[in-house]
Amino acid sequence: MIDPKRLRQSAPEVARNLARRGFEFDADAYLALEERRKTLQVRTEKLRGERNTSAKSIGRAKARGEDIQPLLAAVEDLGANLEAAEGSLAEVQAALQDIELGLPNLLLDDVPDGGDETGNLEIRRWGECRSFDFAPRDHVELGALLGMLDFDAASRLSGSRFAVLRGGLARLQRALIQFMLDIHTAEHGYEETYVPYLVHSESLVGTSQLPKFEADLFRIASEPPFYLIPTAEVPLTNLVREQILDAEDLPIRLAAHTPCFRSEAGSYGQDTRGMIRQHQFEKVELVQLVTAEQSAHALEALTGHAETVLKRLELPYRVVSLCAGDIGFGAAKTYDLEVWLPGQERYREISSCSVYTDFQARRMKARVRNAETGKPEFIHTLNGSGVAAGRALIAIVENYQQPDGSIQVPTVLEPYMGGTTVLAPA
RNA sequence: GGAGAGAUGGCUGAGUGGUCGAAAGCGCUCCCCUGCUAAGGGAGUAUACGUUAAUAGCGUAUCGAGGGUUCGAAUCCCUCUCUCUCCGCCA
Repeated sequence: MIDPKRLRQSAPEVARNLARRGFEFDADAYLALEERRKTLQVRTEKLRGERNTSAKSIGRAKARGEDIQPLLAAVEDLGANLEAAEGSLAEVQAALQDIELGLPNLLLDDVPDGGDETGNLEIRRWGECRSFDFAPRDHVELGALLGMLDFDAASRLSGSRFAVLRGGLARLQRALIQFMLDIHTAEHGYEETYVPYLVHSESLVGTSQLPKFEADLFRIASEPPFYLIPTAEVPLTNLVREQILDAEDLPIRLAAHTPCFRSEAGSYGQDTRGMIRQHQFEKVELVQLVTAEQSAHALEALTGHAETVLKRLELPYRVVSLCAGDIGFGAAKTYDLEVWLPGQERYREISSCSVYTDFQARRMKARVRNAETGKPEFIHTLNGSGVAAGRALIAIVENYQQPDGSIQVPTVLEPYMGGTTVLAPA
């Protein structure tokens, strides 16, 4: 949520910023509604004040044993007036909140211009893309050859956009997850965290998946409904919802491995081959909860933490800064890590690292007490994949393939593979 | 799933219709006193919103959440959530 004060005081400037995303903010309509809110609120609070004053004097009169009938008659229609005023105020407030929850975050100044992913700005590349002296296969072919990646079985169980991993490949995914968590906890200062995979709607409003993107989520038909988490960002970030933290508690760094569930509504026809885009996938997520002063640096650091994983795995990748038109709803700035996939001969997203400034904190009411002023201030939140395990698995399979279709296990994962150094067809 | 108890400020804990945003204690902050230490005295100590130049005043809201009764609700009624205890079941 954008600071309502800022919306009020500099609506045109906000509209210009959001226009960079291609989002149209009708500042005049908002300000008109806001003006109406102010009038109604002043009126309502004045009426409430009158009611409180007279209720007190009635109480006092009664205590003195006086006749309170005349006093009761004097406040006769106060109640009805107040009720009407409260009703109109609630309506306007709800309308304002709808608008506010639907506004994307303000972009940081250094977010590049652009309307879609072609506007994204490459920041750096790392690693050599391996040159093959044979025709490289993609992960679907390799998985089938190994007998360890079974989409037919998955579709019999659950339909499309699911995968069944077997044997060495299933273990390789587990190894990857362990490896990533070990790096982040032992070297990058994150606390390993286990969290619920089902959350209620308030949490999703907090991290800004709701109310706007309900179609992307799986909802459990309970009362009230649960949602399957689309990313561990949701439970990890919401850990501090409605909290006022001490300044010395920050920064908080949290890491978790969870499955992620996405309905992928509207992605028909995209990435239908293979396990690039699934309803269910495994991910190690990094979340940082920081002060406003720490947040710019924290984004660079967090991105670096995700990069470390790819470097250790010796997977070539590049870092791109998402442009205004491609950046997510709640993010103020995002770096995507894209890993090289020989099977597709292109870089594909494997991690997305974002700073949300106070956008999520405001929705969650997550604050920190300023050490000097003693006043609560909204924290800044960041998150990034560190990294997506399913896509990392694909990247390893495709980058480490041998002419005979076997897969060499990356050196750093060997300790997690129980002595297996090569995945070979049975 | 069944039965019962509970939810009040940073913490403990009073408060069953009327100057209650809330006693008291603890903690914390500032000041005073005290030749060290210990003790003592005084003042202050929630959050959000509105108004405002203002982190000054003033107003409004908040005693788990939502609704109701009433001139007036922490207090009465209804619904829900959560916590605890016991029973059952279970990985």
